[in-house]
Amino acid sequence: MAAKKVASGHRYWLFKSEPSVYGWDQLVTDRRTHWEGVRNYQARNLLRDDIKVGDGVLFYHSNAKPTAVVGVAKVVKAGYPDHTALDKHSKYYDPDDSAENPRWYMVDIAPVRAFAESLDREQLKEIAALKNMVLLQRGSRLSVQPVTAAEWRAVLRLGKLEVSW
DNA sequence: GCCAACGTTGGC
DNA sequence: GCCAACGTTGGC
Repeated sequence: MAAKKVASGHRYWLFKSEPSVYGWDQLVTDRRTHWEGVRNYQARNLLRDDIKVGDGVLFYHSNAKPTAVVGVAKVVKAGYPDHTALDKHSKYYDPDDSAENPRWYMVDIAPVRAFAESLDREQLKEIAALKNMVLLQRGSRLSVQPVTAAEWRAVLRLGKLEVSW
């Protein structure tokens, strides 16, 4: 018998952002944002094909002190072409992109809840359930990455956050 | 600031 | 198609 596909369950992701570029506070202020500027094919494929409305997002501050998961967001719009790739004045401009055949994609996310205390990378590394988390693997640089349901639960539990999904 | 890891580019 | 050079990411 073929394995059943998960029919309707939402999936979970982790988005990295440098707080000096776009931090959690900015997301809260904006109430919603386009996740533009991803220029990596693996991440692009996730944005284009796999990330759906209602999915959960762990918001992670990279290149920060400390590096940490700071809040939970949700996907409010699934993948669509990243128009900044066509904008000559954008730092994300890609001269090889075209409207007819978009190369880069983005989704929209909105904040749900901040953690009362941010969950530092050091702290996450101590959690057995997070041992295989993509974020914590050596050399892992993917800025949009999958999070398993078990990891999601472990992170929310660590942050003492109850979010009905 | 250093540097390991990884992705991309381009010569051949 | 190989692979060296280069650029970027991001933890430390």
